[in-house]
Amino acid sequence: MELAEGRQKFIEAWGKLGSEWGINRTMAQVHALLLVSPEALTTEEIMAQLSISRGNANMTLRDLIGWGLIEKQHRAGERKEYFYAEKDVWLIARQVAQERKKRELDPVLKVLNELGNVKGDEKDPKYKTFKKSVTDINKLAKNVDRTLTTMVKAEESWFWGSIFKIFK
Amino acid sequence: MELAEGRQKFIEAWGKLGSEWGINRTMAQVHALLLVSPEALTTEEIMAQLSISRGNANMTLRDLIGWGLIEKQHRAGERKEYFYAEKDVWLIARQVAQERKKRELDPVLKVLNELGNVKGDEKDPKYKTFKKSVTDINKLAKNVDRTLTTMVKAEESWFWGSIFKIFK
DNA sequence: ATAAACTTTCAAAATATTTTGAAAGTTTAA
DNA sequence: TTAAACTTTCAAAATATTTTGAAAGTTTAT
Repeated sequence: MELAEGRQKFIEAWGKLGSEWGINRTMAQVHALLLVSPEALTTEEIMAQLSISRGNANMTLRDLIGWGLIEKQHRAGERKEYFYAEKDVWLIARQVAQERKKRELDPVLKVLNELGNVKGDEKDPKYKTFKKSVTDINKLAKNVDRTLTTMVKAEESWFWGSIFKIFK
Repeated sequence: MELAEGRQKFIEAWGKLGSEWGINRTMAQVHALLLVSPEALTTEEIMAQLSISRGNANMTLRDLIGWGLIEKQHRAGERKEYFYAEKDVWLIARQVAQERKKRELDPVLKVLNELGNVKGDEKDPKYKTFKKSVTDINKLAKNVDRTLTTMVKAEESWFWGSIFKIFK
């Protein structure tokens, strides 16, 4: 397979995976494009390569910066802004884990904790089932939370090394 | 907080989390409703409790069965079908992990492996950057894959126990 | 101060996803 | 049979999300 075709396939696959996991397809594609670009790109280049509008490119790039996945670069003597993606995949994974934890898991944990205070009759099957499901999900979510927190702080080789030492 | 309010909050929170993670909001809500229901429910009851149409309920319930999260139950002398949710949260988590791995991660791993065969000039920065990103993502994805495979086979207490023994 | 170069905004349009509900299909009891 | 009870289907409608692009805004050089 040729490089150009490979790049295209990569961008498509990344976009598809993103959309299946609740991340805007275009955002994932712009990120993929920057990941395979050795040099920083301008908005114009990104628009052209992915056939997207200026507005879409601008918003998407802003979001990616908000996720901590890309950065703006300036070049001496030039007005244009260039965008460059962090290439360290473990750093990217940790960044995504951290952001999603903050935006999505933490709010749910908050609700689950509140739901621990729901009062009711211990004899009532409805109450018992509610309690059990909420408590069990809360425990699971806390374990996931704790693991993500560890991951976000960890070195890649240490993290996987530790995991596979046990999961051999 | 009262039970009725708690149930409502739980269903909403679960629906929101689902939609953020690429799972249809209604599907997550129906699942949440069944999770807090001690008894199996009929389509009619689910339609009423969540104010959704018959068609929507039917499709959603079919999907949930496809995910292995609920089952149909029949009662002697009754024509109606009842739906009951598995309540073991660890089993649910493993089931979801297994399905999403199969539907989403495995296809991407296949593409990433194919992209390992892309030919090019080792001196070309474009080629080098492409190779590095694809290779690194592939390694990460394989580690995730391996961890999920272990998780899907594991007992809950063993799994978390092992993780936290190291991540203390 | 002006204007060219560039970026941002956001209402409207396009697209994608979800939901509806009536009709068609199926099963069971009599 | 037949008809009541129940389930499934799917085209159309509703809703939600994404994208567009022209206008407004900003920055810089002169």
